[in-house]
Order: sequence, then C-alpha cells, then structure tokens
Amino acid sequence: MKAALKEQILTVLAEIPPGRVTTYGRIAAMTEGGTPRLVARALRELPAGHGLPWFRVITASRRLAEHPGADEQRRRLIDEGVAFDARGRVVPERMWP
DNA sequence: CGTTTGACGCGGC
DNA sequence: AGCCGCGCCAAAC
Repeated sequence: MKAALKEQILTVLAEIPPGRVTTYGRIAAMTEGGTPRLVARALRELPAGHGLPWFRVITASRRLAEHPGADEQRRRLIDEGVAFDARGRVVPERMWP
C-alpha cells in the first residue's frame, strides 16, 4: 500500500482524542484515496508497541469490528469512559468528529 | 499472473 | 432494525 496514504491514515488516527471514537469510513474520508478496507489493513499491519490509539476505531454501525484484539479494545474504551448501550453499540455522543 | 481474502460500507429488501 | 450481496483493493498464495 502507498506509503503516503498509510502516513495520512496514521496521522488522523493519532488525532483522535481520548474518550472519543471514529469509524474506518470516516478516517478513510479524511485521507486522499483511502477506503475503509485500507484503513483496516493499515491498523492490522501496525507493529506491536506503537503508541497509536488503534482501539478508538469502530465500524460505521458503532460496533467493534471482529478481530483478535476486540476484547482488549472493549476494555480500553471502557477504561477511557466510552459507554456502550445494551446492544453493544457506542453511544453517539462519543463519536469523533 | 489469476484467485482468494479480509479490523469495511452501503444500498436493497 | 438486521441481513445479504456486491464493490472495494492491496497482499498473500
């Protein structure tokens, strides 16, 4: 994948404030030529120990995507004060922007 | 080089 | 309000 695009994706990711979440699609829309799938791929390929808030990225339906780290993601979001409704969806007020 | 494969999204139904 | 099908596109095979 193009280095410039990956750089943009990671830049946007780093700007998500603590306690807020955004979607793969929104991040894609803030980049040039980005698509939701490419954003997901970029996150998947992140090396361990990077400091980026990968856990603040959720799906357009405001649920957690299915992946090996979903459990940890849910914990970390709750630790940041992100609330989930009874159906497991993040409350709209926590969406960023 | 053709196929398959997804941390997705959207429009129909 | 969910589910399904299709589009998407770089990577792995």
